[in-house]
Order: sequence, then C-alpha cells, then structure tokens
Amino acid sequence: MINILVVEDNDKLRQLIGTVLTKHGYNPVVAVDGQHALELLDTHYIDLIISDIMMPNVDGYELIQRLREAGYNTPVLMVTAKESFKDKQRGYLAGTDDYMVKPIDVNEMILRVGALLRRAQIANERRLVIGEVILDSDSITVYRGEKSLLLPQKEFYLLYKLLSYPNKIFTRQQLMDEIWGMDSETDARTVDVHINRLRERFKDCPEFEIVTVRGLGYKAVKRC
Amino acid sequence: MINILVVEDNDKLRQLIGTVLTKHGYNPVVAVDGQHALELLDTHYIDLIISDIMMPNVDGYELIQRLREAGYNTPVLMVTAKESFKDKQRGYLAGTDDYMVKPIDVNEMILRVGALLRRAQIANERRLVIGEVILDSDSITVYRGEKSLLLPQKEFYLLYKLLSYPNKIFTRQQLMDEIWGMDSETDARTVDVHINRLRERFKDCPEFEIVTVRGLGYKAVKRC
DNA sequence: CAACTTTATGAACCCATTATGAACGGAGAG
DNA sequence: CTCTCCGTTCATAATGGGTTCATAAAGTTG
Repeated sequence: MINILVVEDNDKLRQLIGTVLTKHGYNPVVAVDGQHALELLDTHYIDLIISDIMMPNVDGYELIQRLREAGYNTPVLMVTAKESFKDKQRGYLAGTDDYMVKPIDVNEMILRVGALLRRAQIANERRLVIGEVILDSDSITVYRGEKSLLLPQKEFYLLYKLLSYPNKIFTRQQLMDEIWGMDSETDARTVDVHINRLRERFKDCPEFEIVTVRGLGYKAVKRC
Repeated sequence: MINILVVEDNDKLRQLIGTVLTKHGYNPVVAVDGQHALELLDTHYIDLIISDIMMPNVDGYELIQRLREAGYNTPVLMVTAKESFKDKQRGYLAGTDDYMVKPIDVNEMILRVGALLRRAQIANERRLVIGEVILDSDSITVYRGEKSLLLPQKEFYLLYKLLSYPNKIFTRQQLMDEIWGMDSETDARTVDVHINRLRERFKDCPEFEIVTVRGLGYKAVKRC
C-alpha cells in the first residue's frame, strides 16, 4: 500500500483529493497544515506528499524546507494557486518535484502521482516492505501501521539483512562480515544477543519471524 | 583452470575485475552485456558468472532468467548498485547465488567467488525437484506445495543424498562417509534412526519412499 | 517351524549450541 | 559533567539435534 500525505487546509478539496486517491488504490493520509504534516511524518511512512502552498501555521514552503533538513527525500507534488507564478518558482527551488495549478484536474493529478512514484522508485529503494511492516534504511526506522520505531543501528541492519533474503540462512560470520565489517574482532555470539532483542521487539509481529537453524545460523521467514 | 564470465558494461570496472581474478589464478572471460554473455556461454565452458544488473540490451535479470531457462545452473554473483535494495531482492529471486554491492571490494569479491565455487563443486545442484517436493540445500528446507519444512542437517543431507540418486542403493557406510565424514566414529546404526525419522516425516508423501534393501542398505524410489 | 540375523522403533541420554538476563564500558546528548 | 543508550561480554539456563541403547518386528536360512 502506497501512502500519500495530503496537506491541504481547504476541507472540501482535501476530501476530494483523498477520495480520488483511494479510488486509485492509494492510501491517503491527511493533514490540515504543515505543522500537522510534520507530526504525521514522524509516525507514518509516507511515499509521496501532495501539499498546498498557502496554509496556516507552517506553509508549503516551510514544510518542504524542514522536510529536507530532517533528511527526508520524499517526493513532493505542490499545489499552487493559478495566478501566482512566482510561487511556482519558489516552490521548485525549495525542493519540489512537481507542481499543479488550481483548480486541480484529478486525472492529471493521478498521472503526476504515478510519474513521481515511478521516478522515486529508482532513487528511493532503501526501504523494505513486508505486509504492514516497512523498514526504512534511511532513518533506520521500522514502521508498523500507526507506530514507528527507531531501532539501534546494529539491530536495524541485522533485521534488514535477514528480511532482504527471506528463508536464506545466514551464518553468524556472514552477518558479522556484512554488518560489522569483514575485519571485525567482535565475538560472533554478539549476533545472538541482537537477534534476541529483535525477537523481543517483534514477538507479536505477524509478518515475519527469525528462526534459528541449529549449527548454521539464522534466517527470517515471512508468514503472510 | 576455472573460467569466470564477467558481464559488465563499464570498461574500467570490467578490466579491474578481470585483473584481480587473473591475479588469483582464475581465467576471466569478459562480456559487455547480457546478449554478449549468452553468446559466450554457448561457446565457452563457464564455471561462474559475475554480472552487473544494469546493462544495455539484455540486463542482469534477463540474463539469469534465460540462463536458467536454458538449463544452466552456473552460479551467479550479482553486482548491484549500492542504493538499490529492491534490485537485490529481484536478483535473488531470479536465481542469483550471491551478490555484491558497488563499490566493489575486490577482496570481498575473491572471497565470495571462492565460497560460491566451493559450494558449487560439492553440490552442483542446490535444488532437487521431485514432483511437488523441492529440496533446497541452501536452506536445508523441504518445500511441499505451500508448506515448508526446515529439517535437521543430518536428516536433510541424508534425504538429499538418497534422492539425488533414485534407486541407487547406499550402504550405511557410504552414507556415513559422505554425510558424517570419512573419519566419523559414529555407529553406522545411527543411519537407521535418521531413516526412521525421515520415514515418519514423509510417510504420507506420494512422491517418494525410502526402501530398505536387506543386507545392503537403503535406497529412495520415486513413485511418480 | 525354530534359530538366527537384520532392521524398526521408541525412549533415554548427552552435550554442543543457543537463549537469556545482567553487568560493564564507552560514546554522545543534554 | 552526568546521564542515557547502545554495543559488547559474560555467566548461566534451556534447548534440541544427534547418538546410543533396549526391545520389538521382520526377514532369512536350515
């Protein structure tokens, strides 16, 4: 499911956009202004943002600026009033990926959303999706529905590695080599401890499970 | 002499890989893209393939796919751009044996090449298919339709050995030598116990059966 | 059919491997 | 500087694969 954050203070327009997105198989997450949007970004994994420029509190420009500062490279589709061309320029400079002028043609919107997502796919492949669970290696964060969980580095990469190749058995040494580095002096048993912690964190997770393969190592199995 | 096919469109990188391989006693055969690689495969005996994914004409994915379709089970070491994690997944599913992330660490490459060759040498076929049943020796797992069953090592290799040569009679000693190791002190009767457990596990399996040959040993017979 | 040999099977045991809790040290944030 | 959090190590508990053993069953031979 692709999550699209819709930032728009006009209730009717926001609802319209949401409906259209839903109809095309996207999952809209709505915010009434930039401030609200930034809060949602902390807890939701967002694939794309559709944002108005003129908004109370934090406006579209500031939203993008703060977004990029925080390290997000989420593509943004700006919505701007027809008459203000200056805005468009400014919006581009601030890191917008595309823009639309009001009044919005919903078909055009869907086309642009599709194009942006396609383009982003190439540059934004650092995430892993397993059912409701999303691993985002840019922020070493795991998103699970509403919740987001910032993992310690080692734990994150360990999980990421295992889930990148479901069912593949990794020996401790392989995991050490790939996550700790080839020349690491660390005891391979350290892996066990991290596996243990991951299991504790995700013990109630229906999507996957880390399985011990006695004498060999570990593997992740999906259960969905 | 071990022949390694290097498929890489970047001239400098291809040359670098070739040089390193030569230095380590391998014989590199180079191709600039997948199309070229497929032609070379027809005329050269190739032990292992190192292939980029992004290439003109036939890309890495298609190369592997067509390779497998043509019946080659040559091990493939994929080279993928660092940022593209999806690629790794796709590449893996398509029949890759291992992967490396650019920029390439040549020492790591040599290690992986060695590991792949070793693995391939011992068991050239990593997957055994008997009707609905698939034995995957990478994960010591037996797949039966939707279900998968992770076996204990000894049991798996025992079954794998027997099914690799259907109808061939193995003496206990042969099985001990090949699975337990030549110098194992273990009582040959241990084989019986493992056979017994395998029979219990697969008693309702229509594909094969383990038959006792009194005074000699055991053999697997297919029934499909 | 009786005596003997070989194999099947269930159970118990052993021990290497893994799980787990806790403690320590160090780096980075506040 | 202190405090927190992460990574690591260590000690101990628990697990389960592998083996052995005892007994039952099946097959072979005279």
